[in-house]
Amino acid sequence: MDERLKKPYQPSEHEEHIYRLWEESGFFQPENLTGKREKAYTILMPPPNANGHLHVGHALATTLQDIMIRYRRMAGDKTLFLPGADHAGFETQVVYEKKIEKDGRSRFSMEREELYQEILAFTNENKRFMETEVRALGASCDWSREKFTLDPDIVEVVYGTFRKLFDDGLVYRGKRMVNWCTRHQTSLSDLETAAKTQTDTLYYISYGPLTVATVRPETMFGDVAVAVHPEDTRYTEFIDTSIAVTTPIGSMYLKVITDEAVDPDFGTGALKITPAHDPNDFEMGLKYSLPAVEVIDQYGKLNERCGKYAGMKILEAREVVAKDLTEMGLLIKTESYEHSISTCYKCGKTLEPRVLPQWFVRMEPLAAQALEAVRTKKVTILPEYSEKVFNNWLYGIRDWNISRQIAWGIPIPARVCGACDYGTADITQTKCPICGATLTPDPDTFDTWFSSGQWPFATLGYPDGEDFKTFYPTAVLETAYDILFFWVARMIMLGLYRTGKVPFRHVYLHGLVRDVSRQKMSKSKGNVVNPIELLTRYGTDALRMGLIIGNTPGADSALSETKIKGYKHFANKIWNVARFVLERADEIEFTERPVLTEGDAARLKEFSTLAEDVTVDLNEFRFHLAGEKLYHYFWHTFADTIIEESKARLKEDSDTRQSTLFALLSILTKSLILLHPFMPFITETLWQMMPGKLRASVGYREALLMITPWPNTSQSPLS
RNA sequence: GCGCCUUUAGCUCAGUGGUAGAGCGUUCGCUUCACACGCGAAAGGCCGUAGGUUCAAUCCCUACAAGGCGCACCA
Repeated sequence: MDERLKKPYQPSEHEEHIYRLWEESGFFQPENLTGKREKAYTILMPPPNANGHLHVGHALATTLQDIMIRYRRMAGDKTLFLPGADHAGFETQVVYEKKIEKDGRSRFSMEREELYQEILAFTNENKRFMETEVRALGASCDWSREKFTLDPDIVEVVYGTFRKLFDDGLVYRGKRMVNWCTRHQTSLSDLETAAKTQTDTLYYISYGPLTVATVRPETMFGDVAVAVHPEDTRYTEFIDTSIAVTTPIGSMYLKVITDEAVDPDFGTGALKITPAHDPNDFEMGLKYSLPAVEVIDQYGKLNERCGKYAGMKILEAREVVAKDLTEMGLLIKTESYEHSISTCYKCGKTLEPRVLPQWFVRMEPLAAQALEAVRTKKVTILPEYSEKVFNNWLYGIRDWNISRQIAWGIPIPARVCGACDYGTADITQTKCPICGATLTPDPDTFDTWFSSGQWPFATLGYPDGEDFKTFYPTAVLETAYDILFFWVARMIMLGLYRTGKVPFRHVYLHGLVRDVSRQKMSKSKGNVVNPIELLTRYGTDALRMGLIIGNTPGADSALSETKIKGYKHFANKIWNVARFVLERADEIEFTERPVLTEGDAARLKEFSTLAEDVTVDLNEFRFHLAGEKLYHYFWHTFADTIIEESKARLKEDSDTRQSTLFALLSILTKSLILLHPFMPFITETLWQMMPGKLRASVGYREALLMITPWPNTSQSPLS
């Protein structure tokens, strides 16, 4: 018996060596797998953002993905687990900006190319950490196929999709209202906003003969009309007339228009229209051909149109304007008003609606296909209720702004006209067909989700790559529920659009791992737990078990170190059971199955039932149950009952002894097999410590547990 | 405003149409020849509230309550 078995299991003494053994075996690569392997089974690792270290959520995700892959590899599929890393555009740029701010630097004083190169170096460094950490988690992924979202072949596919969308009329350049972050100096998609409820002052201001109510008096210099409800009899006499409005910087004439959208019961029923700085007003501006007069600049300051207020920040200007209006006797009254505003999801600053020429994806036709795919079960989503959430979001979705004014990202392959807002994806065009001006390259970059939304087919070498033909569509997309819209929905839409097929058949959404007190982990709270510390302390297998047992799809979990510790004890239990059996190995006389006692036959049968059960659970994504059943069986049936009872039988006659030993060895061996997807390190370590002859005597000749066949059950894996 | 989820042992969470489980914790006893990262035993739950369906509900249905989340361009 291996001397190392005599002391408690020390994960750190084995894990690195075992991972190297797997990696060097070449079996992470599907083409090296032995046997027929007709069915491809692919999981793409959601590429971690290469802007920091892995967090516990990655550990949970990687574990779930690796369990599926290891199970399918053992069950005979041609498995590909493809790793990657994400440049994570805006996210990474924000992280990097914060980092250099600490050194007293700012990205706004840097050349764009300089910034790009610095972030690239930063990202490459983080990517290396991340790769080491993914290995430490035991992920059996094919590193030879690793992809980075900025790899030239990925970018080429993304460009192709953009061009196709443009040619199909599904991408258009529009001068429309977008969410602008005055801090980050870029527009954001609707998803990248966070609604915040706050209480502001509602100002009632004299507008000539009328009174309007607004929370933004500082935008009055951009007003182009006043709108009332068409049936509001209070204002009949003013409809379609011009009214003279006095402002602190002079008079202006505004047309009084009517629109059904005006609520007569809100405020005074008269609404000032500022198309350049309010989404509703912008729509109305389009409807009635009103000009959009910009009075606030990209930094959130009032511009030269605002006379003495020019240069003031919005909030400052609001106060001063209100004060001046009061002095002029134009401020009728104020009210306290609770409403919801859009803020930047990263910095929390109030977003300024701005009218900018940007690229938009026309969502409706894409969404319709995605909805259909889910409705017809071409894609299933777990937890089931998230299909409702998915449908809810896609139904009535608005067009997607994919232009970002940041350096760190994939440049948009388009040429744009500075004079008239024309733009084209035909980069050979040099002259604006509208106004004749010279076209210039679009300085913007893509929303990072536009490119990662193409990850499944881009990584596999669409359209002609062998991998694309073999491994697409992928089997399961496993990720956190909080990126269902950002990523999953976009992948389904763009996958269907570009390839005509769904990118994956099943979506498994795990919940967020929160800290012990159920708080969301975040760097600012300082409660982020490093999974590497945990696996160093308890072993990777214990961490994996601690994360997945009791963890159901979609449900958040509180990180429990005591639970992980419990599974470290379990690992030691496995270790000692193996020791018990292997200590008795020299008493073994059989080289194949001896005649079994009735009891031992029953014990093996009981094990088969467990194997069936666990297989069904794995097929149906019930990893939390499969793991718990294995734990329970191994400890409370195998160790507590079978081994305890075997002690007496091992003192009986030779036939009984051989039968008992066979049952023990057989159950141990098969348990290692079933446990392997969950606890790959200790099971493979023991497999390697077990003499090959012993394994062979219970029917297993494979040198590596990783590719040992899964026990035959009546349950065949779902496709 | 619309929608979704959760409510089970002290804590964190599983689970099933026939009156419940795990990890940790608690109590008692054990250095028993695989394991003290252990063994044996025990305490602890009207399975959120009120109705309904059913022979039978913690599990299905309907309200309600509490907590959480997502979506939402009414100034």
